[in-house]
Amino acid sequence: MRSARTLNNNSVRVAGGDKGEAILRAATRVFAHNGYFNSKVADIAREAGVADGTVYLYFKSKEEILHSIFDRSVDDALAAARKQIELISDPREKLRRIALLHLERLGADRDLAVVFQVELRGSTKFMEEFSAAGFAEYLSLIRSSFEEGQRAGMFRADLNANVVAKILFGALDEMATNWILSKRRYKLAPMADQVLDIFLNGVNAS
Amino acid sequence: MRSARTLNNNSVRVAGGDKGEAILRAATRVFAHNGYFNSKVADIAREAGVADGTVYLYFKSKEEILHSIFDRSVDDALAAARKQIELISDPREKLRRIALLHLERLGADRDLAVVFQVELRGSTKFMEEFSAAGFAEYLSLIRSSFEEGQRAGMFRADLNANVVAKILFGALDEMATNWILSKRRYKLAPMADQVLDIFLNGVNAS
Amino acid sequence: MRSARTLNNNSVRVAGGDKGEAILRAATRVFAHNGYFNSKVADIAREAGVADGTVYLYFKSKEEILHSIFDRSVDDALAAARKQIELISDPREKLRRIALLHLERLGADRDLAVVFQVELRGSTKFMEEFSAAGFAEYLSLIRSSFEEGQRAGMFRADLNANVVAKILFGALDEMATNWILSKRRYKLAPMADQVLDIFLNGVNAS
Amino acid sequence: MRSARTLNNNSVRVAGGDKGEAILRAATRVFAHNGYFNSKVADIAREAGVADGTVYLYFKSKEEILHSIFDRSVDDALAAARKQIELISDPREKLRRIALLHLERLGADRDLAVVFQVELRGSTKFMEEFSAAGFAEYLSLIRSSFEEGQRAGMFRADLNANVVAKILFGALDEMATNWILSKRRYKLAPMADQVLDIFLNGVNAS
DNA sequence: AATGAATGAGCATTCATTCAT
DNA sequence: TATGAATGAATGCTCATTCAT
Repeated sequence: MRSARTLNNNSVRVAGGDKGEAILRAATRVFAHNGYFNSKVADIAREAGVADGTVYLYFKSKEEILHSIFDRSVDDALAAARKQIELISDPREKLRRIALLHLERLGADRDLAVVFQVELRGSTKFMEEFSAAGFAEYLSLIRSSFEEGQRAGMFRADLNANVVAKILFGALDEMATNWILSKRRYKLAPMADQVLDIFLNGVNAS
Repeated sequence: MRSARTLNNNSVRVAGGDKGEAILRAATRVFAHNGYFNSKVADIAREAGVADGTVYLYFKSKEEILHSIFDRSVDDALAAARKQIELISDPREKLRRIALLHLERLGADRDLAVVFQVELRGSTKFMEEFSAAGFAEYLSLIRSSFEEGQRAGMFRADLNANVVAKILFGALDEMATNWILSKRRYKLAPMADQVLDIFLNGVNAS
Repeated sequence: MRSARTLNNNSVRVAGGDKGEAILRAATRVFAHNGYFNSKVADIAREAGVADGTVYLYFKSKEEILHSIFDRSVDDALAAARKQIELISDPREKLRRIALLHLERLGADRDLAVVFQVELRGSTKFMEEFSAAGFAEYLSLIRSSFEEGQRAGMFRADLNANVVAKILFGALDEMATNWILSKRRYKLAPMADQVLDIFLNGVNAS
Repeated sequence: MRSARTLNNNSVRVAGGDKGEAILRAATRVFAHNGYFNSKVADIAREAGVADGTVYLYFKSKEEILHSIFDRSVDDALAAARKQIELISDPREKLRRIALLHLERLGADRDLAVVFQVELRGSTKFMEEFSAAGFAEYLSLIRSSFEEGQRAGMFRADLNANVVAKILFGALDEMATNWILSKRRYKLAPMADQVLDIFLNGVNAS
């Protein structure tokens, strides 16, 4: 966890990671409000309270900032999810915790959620890396939990765990995207239960 | 059908619709290969075999081209879906047809699928309109079919039809995105059955 | 000559070469006054009376403009020199004409001369290409004329024609550079005679 | 000699002159390899083994470094040349020594030669100062020696000593530039004899 | 309708220089 | 003296859009 966080911060030169951290937060805000392509590096710098050039002491390019936001968040989310489920033995409960955490995290930081649900999707190039990196691990976390349940006889053995994982992820992802785009303000996290309800019912063995 | 062709005409200004059509097809190809932001209007013009300026006789801007691709496809898809289900009475079967058609259409035109699953997601602005326009109608089609099933007592009455529709859409959407990004070449349409299997099982009344 | 000029103009798209020509002239003026590195493309555009972007319709980069100035001038100079000496049989007179033409051309266009004597010398990279391209041909013209004289017994046979050519070129080049840098205004072309006087006396056979 | 070392000290502020000296040497290397405009102060600092800021404790600006390289070298060269010829009385021999020393010094340090023959030529501004400062003195040294010869009746009295000096310098300068740019590796100093041979023959009184 | 030459606003990035430590 | 993190001014180039033909 903490180590995951630290390892990931290879762009941040200072111990405290103060400036780099501030730039990342500023960028998340700016990207969320203007979109990645309409955001100027100068906007990020101003928002972070540093000079334009300073941004480049911490990140190699505007694109690297976007990647760093993703990397850091996925790493954090993975670490948090792993920590949550390591003490749980019931696969159903594991999936429930993963789903809940997923929506809780996005629901807690709307700007980050916008970047995740919208800005990060806009390039095949990134989507491919995205798919190859942390996302694969995340899907894998869901799949393993499901497979445990299959081995325990609680989930239907005839289902392809890979596909099942994508279905759950896709449903949660859609909840998040809809929440972002909705004019109405509602809590995102509670949606996890509705998704899980149908999902678990659908994959139940009996 | 006719209605589809008619809906379609609001992007294409010319009687023959030939050039406008060609530009749209060219743009789909170009966007799919280079991404929206990296595609130049000049690229589209060359691919369509017309001069740069000609593009602007058919579309107001580069962005309008993207929107037109979306509009036309959603209109087509909606029309096709409506036609398919109007003769079916079983709600379960309706949902199955919708899902199958969804993946069949995307699976039949990879370039269009890339534009839909990736390029169209990259801007909050577009996503909002997207959500407001055809997409809402599409979700509504799913929701109505589900509600019919609820009224008929075949689907659980305790479920929020709106959320259920999003879950199904999200799952299908994820199948499509994964298919796009996957290195392996497989058929997309058959995934519909696996999704439906779990979904229907999950929402079944009994 | 004219053909040399035409062949060389591969950057200029229009038949008349009007705009491209104007940009080249403007660039020569601007480079001569501010130096290559301190000249902005915008300055050149303004001086040429075109928009910034137009410059890039005719030249790939700022650097290509500098190269084009060089290429065009060397081609012109070579063609002119060849034409002048083709009807002359006396090697001494050939060398005299080459030298005179050399200083006449530079003396006739101070801006061009500044670009040639100063701006073009500032990069090893360019100097290497410079040396490899037109310049080599120019030196070769001098050398051949000298060798003719050697064969005719009028120039010392013990001299290395290559070195001799460089000596003459170097002396003329220095005249040009000094003329550029001098505060006093004097005619450059007449210097050719003083150089030739010593040079021919130095290489004379008798 | 002492005078050389003293002249040198106006660039180097420190007593030991160690760091300033190291920076100058590093800069010569860096400029020679990347060109003045492509060389970063940070490159020089790294090459010299000091921090970026330290460079500014010894030199006011990047440009001053270039100037200092020039100043130091010209001062050294002038001192060396003066010392060599002060004991010689024959004007022909004086010129021969000056020419030989000129090419020996450049031939002994290729990096310095590159800076002298290429990098220092790239700006009118510098060329003007260059012309005004040490270079004028250097030319003057040649001219005086030639005038001595004229007074002694060994050199043609009809020649303009100023022009003659430039011719000799120009010829030597061209030898040096060609040597820099040549792919073939040969000794530069021996070229002095070939130049002198023609030159002296050309200016001889008889 | 069609062309494509011309436009010019827009922006990521670099790097010489400073200054607090 | 020495450091090196921080600064911010400066600019070549791209490309969506226009418009005279």
